[in-house]
Amino acid sequence: MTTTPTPRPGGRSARIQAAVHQAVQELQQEQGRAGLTVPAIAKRAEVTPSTIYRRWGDLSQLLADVAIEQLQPEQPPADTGSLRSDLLTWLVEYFEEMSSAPGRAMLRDVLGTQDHACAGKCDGLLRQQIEVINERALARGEQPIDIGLVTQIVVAPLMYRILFANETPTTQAIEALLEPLVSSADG
Amino acid sequence: MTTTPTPRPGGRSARIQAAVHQAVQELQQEQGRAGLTVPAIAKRAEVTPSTIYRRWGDLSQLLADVAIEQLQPEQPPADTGSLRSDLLTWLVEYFEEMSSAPGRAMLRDVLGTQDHACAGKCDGLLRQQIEVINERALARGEQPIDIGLVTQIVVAPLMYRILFANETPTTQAIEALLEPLVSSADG
DNA sequence: ACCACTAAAGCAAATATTTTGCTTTAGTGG
DNA sequence: CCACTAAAGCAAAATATTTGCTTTAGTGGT
Repeated sequence: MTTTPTPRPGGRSARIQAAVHQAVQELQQEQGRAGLTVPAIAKRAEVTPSTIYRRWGDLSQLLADVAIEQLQPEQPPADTGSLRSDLLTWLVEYFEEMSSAPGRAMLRDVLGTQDHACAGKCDGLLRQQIEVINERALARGEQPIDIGLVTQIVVAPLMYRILFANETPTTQAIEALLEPLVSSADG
Repeated sequence: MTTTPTPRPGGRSARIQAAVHQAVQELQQEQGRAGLTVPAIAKRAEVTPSTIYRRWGDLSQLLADVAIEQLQPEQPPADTGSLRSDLLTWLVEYFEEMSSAPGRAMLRDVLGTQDHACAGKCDGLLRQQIEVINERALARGEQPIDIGLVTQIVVAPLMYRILFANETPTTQAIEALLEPLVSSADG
């Protein structure tokens, strides 16, 4: 039998990671990007800077890591009675978050890092959430929606506007993109 | 009468900027992102590091600036006889560039920087190119295409795949997205 | 419960980078 | 040709990053 599936999942690593992540979030809130330096984060987390450098490589990778954690949904999408409105409600909230200043900072961190897998996780989380909405729809007897189609038709254009046109999508804009996809059931 | 529309457009600024930009491109090619530090760039450009820090602020803003310059098309889109094929040809080339390693690095630089206007320029350049294709179509008597629709239906989904799914769009994928938009004239 | 093992953290010295105050250079308008 | 000034150079100071070595604290075996 092989051992240690993850090298050392023990309590210390986790504790340090939590302390560092929390320090990043606190400093980010208190002083924005300006106060975010590795030494400052290390000090707040009561950790040595070299710990951060050795574990995360550099500031941008640490920030990307924290950003991904923050993207992790705290609650599953709200159940509003139908797939159509679940999806709309969730998308509106998602893009509100993404186009806010902190959301944009998170996107910058995630897209600006070398870490290849990072942006992929972002897409993965989105799909997971839509999956939950789909499962609920299925349980209601509704037809689930093609997740790839949602990202292609709704998510991608909105993300493009946020990233490249510096726009903030309105609820109406989201609705307009979503409508053609859900024009089967509901009202 | 007011004077000096731009503060000091004179030869020195331009010379220094050109030297620094060139130094970035050379080092990037020779050693990838690893060899790209402000001191290294300064040395190659025969310039003082403080010049770079004072003009560009930091490395990421300099890289974003260079990336935007590299995005500047060297030639207008090829004239292939019809709007449909002009557009397809150009888009295939554009996304080939964007999904290559250097293209992805450029996107990271552009999207990862604080400089707000930077990603906007990227969108602006794209629109300009499609505009040229449109004008040529118009001259041929063809119906021009809605640029906003092209970015929404074709560009945004492809960009999303590059950025968030780490995919490399195939010609077929591009064609499939473009087809519904140009299904009026041509063949 | 103890012990040997080792991944990961701490520490501190060595490097590298960024910032800053002041000086010098070189376009610009008169 | 001269006075003016934006921008570059220089060098010292402040910060941040890397690195070799030491210490700490989970892990598995007994």
